[in-house]
Amino acid sequence: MNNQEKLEDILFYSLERSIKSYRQFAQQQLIKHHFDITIDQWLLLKTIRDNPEQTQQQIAQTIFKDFASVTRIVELLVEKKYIIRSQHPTDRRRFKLKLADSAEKLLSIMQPIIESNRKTALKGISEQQILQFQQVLNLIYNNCKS
Amino acid sequence: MNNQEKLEDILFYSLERSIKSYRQFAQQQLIKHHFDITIDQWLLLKTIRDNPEQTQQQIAQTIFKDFASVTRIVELLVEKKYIIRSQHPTDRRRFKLKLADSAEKLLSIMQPIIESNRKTALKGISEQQILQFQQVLNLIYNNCKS
DNA sequence: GCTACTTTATTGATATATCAATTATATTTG
DNA sequence: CAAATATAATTGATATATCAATAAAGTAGC
Repeated sequence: MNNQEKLEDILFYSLERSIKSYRQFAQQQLIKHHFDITIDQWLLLKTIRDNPEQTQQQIAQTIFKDFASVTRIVELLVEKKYIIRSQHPTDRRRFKLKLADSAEKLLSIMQPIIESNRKTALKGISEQQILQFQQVLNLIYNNCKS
Repeated sequence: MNNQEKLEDILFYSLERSIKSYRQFAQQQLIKHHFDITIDQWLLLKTIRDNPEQTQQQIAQTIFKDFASVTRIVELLVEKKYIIRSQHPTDRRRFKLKLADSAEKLLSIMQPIIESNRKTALKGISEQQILQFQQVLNLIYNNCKS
């Protein structure tokens, strides 16, 4: 009668634990350097810079978030004046989202910190291990996506 | 002037993507089988069953959640009558948390679904790959934990 | 036994996740 | 063209994450 599996043996428990510790660590680094945005807000800014023509729904797909979350994160970034939101020229349902200069600058000065965070998190892990790790991640993703 | 790294190349992007697709898949399976709790609520019930003597703070550490989140999840589970909360016999700051019979039963009937979810998510991934994967997860965790 | 400190839990505020419902606009189709 | 359908975004409700402040009870040192 032992269905009392141990948490530590559960792969997805380790997965949650690792991603959470990374997120906390990375967010703390941002705070320590006095950046006034969250990791998620950073990701959204980056996505808009990479491809300013996306609809919010496309952005949501790209950064793997809900439409509603994107709406709210955009809202916050418009308030913080990192995003300029204007009417889309041809489709009145949409908005044109553009990074403000302040956001371009912010992304630039954040970049070294972001890279250093990743480096710290992956310390002692070989290229080879990382490649295999990423393969497994992709397999899991493909097994679970709807 | 190319600091426009591609999202798909970022390991932690893949990590987020995989864990989110797994969580969504697993939660959908619970809904499909008409279970009325979330994955997180399940995890908390399981932890209490494994070790009923834990304080809420210890539970939080175990399942890698914030104290405040544990308070609120416990609240919901008490409302749903899956947890019986009573005064701790010797320490009046604490509560004694006990699974209701209904929760024991729920955990039992959920177990096969949970296991099948994991199996689906890990389909086509060898034991060997999983072990190495878990090693990398632990390295990341240790690199990031404070 | 009093004071300072620590521990346990709750609460409030804000950010994000998810689902469902709604609004406005565009597109398709008969 | 009008009606049906699809798309883009928002909003509301509930769950969870995080930080800070608070309250209550326990413990240690004097």
